[in-house]
Amino acid sequence: MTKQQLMIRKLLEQSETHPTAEELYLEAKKEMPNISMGTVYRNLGQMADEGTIVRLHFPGQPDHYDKTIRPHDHAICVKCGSIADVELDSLKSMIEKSLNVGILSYELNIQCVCSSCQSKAS
Amino acid sequence: MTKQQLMIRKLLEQSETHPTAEELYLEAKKEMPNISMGTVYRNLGQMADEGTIVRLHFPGQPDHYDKTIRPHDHAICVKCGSIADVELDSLKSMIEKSLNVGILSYELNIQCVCSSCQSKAS
DNA sequence: AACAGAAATAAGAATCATTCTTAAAAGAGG
DNA sequence: CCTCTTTTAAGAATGATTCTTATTTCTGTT
Repeated sequence: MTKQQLMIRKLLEQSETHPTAEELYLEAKKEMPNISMGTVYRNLGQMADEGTIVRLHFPGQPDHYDKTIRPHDHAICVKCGSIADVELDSLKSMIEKSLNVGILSYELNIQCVCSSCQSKAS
Repeated sequence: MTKQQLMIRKLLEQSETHPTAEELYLEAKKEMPNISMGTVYRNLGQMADEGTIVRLHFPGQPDHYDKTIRPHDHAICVKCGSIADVELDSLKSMIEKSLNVGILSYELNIQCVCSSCQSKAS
């Protein structure tokens, strides 16, 4: 647990969104001007492998990172690109029951129009 | 609908798996030796945009393409990497009911151990 | 405090999938 | 055939991510 990792972790913790490695890098640079992209990627990857943070994959976009490790899903707005956490209780067991097979994990990404864009729509 | 596109479509149609652009390119090259990667990518992208094929995203892997456009989900084996189609009826409406919001689409990828690897396991 | 060995870093080169550019080829219509 | 449009092949360019390597930081030991 180096100070670089501590800082990256702190920045992710403070973030209200689901930042990308680059966004975290730019933030980190403000407090530690000569931190490198490689360090950010390496530490994010390591923490994701440990399971202390979560890496999210969205089509055609750089990966995003999530401080919330409790299993949950994500809804991405097709208009503004904002990503919202979504709680779908018992989805895992529902899937397992449907398939009749144990699953290790799953990733569910929902495409929708967020309420903010919905109200703006003409 | 050019002959290149027709061929790419045919190869995907014939495939029993969920090939990547590169795999399709290598196949296509056998019958049309001077087809280019760019053409394969462009046509796959175009067909995916039209909705006549489906583009699939898996973490840390090149995109895969699916001839089956009927909405369905995928289970990827963490041991061998094989990708299986999975039918989870009414998942969309279930999600919509849970969230109380209309959704445009979703992508669900399940991580599991396929039955083949399961039986091989020590 | 000084040193040796181990682990993590910064910097940037390398990689890989994908997209873009451009000049040439193929197609369509008159 | 001749022009106009579309698509292609080839490869350069891009963008996210990983890898390499020399340097720095850390840890434990004397």
